[in-house]
Amino acid sequence: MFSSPAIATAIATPPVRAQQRDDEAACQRIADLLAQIAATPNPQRRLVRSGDVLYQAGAPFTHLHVLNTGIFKLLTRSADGREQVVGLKFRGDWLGFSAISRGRYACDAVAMDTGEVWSLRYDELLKACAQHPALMAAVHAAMSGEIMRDRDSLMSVCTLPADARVADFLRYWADSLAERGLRADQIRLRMTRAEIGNYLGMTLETVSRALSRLARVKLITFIDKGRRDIAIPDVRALEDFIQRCLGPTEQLLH
Amino acid sequence: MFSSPAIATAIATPPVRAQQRDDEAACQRIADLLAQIAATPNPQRRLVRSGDVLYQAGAPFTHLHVLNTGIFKLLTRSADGREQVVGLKFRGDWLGFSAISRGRYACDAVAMDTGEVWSLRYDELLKACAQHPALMAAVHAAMSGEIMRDRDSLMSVCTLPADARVADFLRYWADSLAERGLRADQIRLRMTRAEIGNYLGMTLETVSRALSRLARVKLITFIDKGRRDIAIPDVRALEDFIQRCLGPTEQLLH
DNA sequence: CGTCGCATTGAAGCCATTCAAGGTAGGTGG
DNA sequence: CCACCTACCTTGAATGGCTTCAATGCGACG
Repeated sequence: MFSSPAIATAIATPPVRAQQRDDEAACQRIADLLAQIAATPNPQRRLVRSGDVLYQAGAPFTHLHVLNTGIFKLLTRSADGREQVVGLKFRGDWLGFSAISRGRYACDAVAMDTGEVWSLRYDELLKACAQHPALMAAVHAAMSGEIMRDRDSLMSVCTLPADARVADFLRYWADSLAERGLRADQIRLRMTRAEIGNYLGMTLETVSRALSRLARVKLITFIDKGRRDIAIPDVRALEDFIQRCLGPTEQLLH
Repeated sequence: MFSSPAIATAIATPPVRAQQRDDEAACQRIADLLAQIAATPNPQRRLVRSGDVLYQAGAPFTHLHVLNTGIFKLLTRSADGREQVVGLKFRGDWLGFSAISRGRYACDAVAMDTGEVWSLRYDELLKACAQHPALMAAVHAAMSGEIMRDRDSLMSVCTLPADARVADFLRYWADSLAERGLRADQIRLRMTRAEIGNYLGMTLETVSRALSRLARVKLITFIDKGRRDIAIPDVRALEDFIQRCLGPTEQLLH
């Protein structure tokens, strides 16, 4: 099956190149999506600044939103009062999908940065979708992608020890930037240690220690004095570290 | 705002009743959905038995599936070999959403019981949706609901100690049955302790101990000798237990 | 009857949390 | 400008919850 020389050559292509090509393709898809949205019936543009709340849990659902620039976090609160960061959103991501089924937003969407959001009335979007299958496909792909991403989060929390979880979080953030054509070797965390810990299911002290350890072995470097800006010299090395954390004693189901 | 006597009376209605009404409504929605699907262009019906694989991760995406009867589990495997149960599916649930964005299934769907699956070609479904907005709404609501459910899982894993997580898992399962009009006070777990533990991010021993503790305080009872069938005399009591696990020292963000 | 898979339970050890102390950056007002 | 405050981060030490390792029990099946 893999014996064809042509295929073997293709596989032998340096993975860095492949990664870069993937990122460029992803970046193009996001640009296409945004162009598509811009051509949609009156997208309502809105500038936001760090801390701005786009919508709150419980508010009636009217609009879906697409992030043109900036970064958002999603926060939920359970009936018994537990709070949880349940997602991060970057350029090209949609916000509000979780509101569709109940007609009310299911979480708070809070800006972590200055940015621009495009909001679309859901009913109008549906009409536009009926006429433009490509738009419909984009919406479905986005929802599908959100489901996949959520599962990745669950897997990370369920299977990785604390250090690897933090490393995986940084990798995810860097990947998200790379896919959007931004430099990924240098990231500005816009969350406190407490928020990161909440997102990853650990305490702020554990996050702090994990970051210190990663810095000690040079997998990351702190750029600023406040230790919020982090350089990742080699993402591949981070990924290797995550795998090493699993240990040789990998237990599988079945 | 809540001073109206009429509203006060409504609120004073026993919560059990309200819960029951919710369940009935949910049950009706599911019945409607299935009727809607049945009216759709050639839904392909298929009987499955425990262990049958509906689709595998990596296989080309062609169909979405709706579960008419039975229970499924979803399994993913990360690039570095970690395995994870990422979801459970009951009557009326859709399978395959996560495949849309990449054109390939992102996980394995494995039957845990005999049941019947209705499969729909995605391209045909889209055409049908364009003509029947209600069908489109149902699809979107289902995807939205899956996103919400995934976040609940994440919250459970991130914020609850082991015992409460197992209790929450049982509560979720019972709720899922109740919403479908099935008796919820008695559930047959179709997963091994290892699978439950994997889904909840803990070891099989911890699951076993948690169940033993829950049984010791009479929150659950084992029905069969194999300890796979579990009775839940009072779901409310389970919920109270989960809250008590949080302890009075609740820490919030901000 | 023996084996295999799954579940339970105990004991020891470890990783993450908890508790506590101290440090740094940034903002405010004197 | 400095003192002060607040919010955040870091680090150490002790505790505890979960995991790991190991032994045993139980039921199904050939």
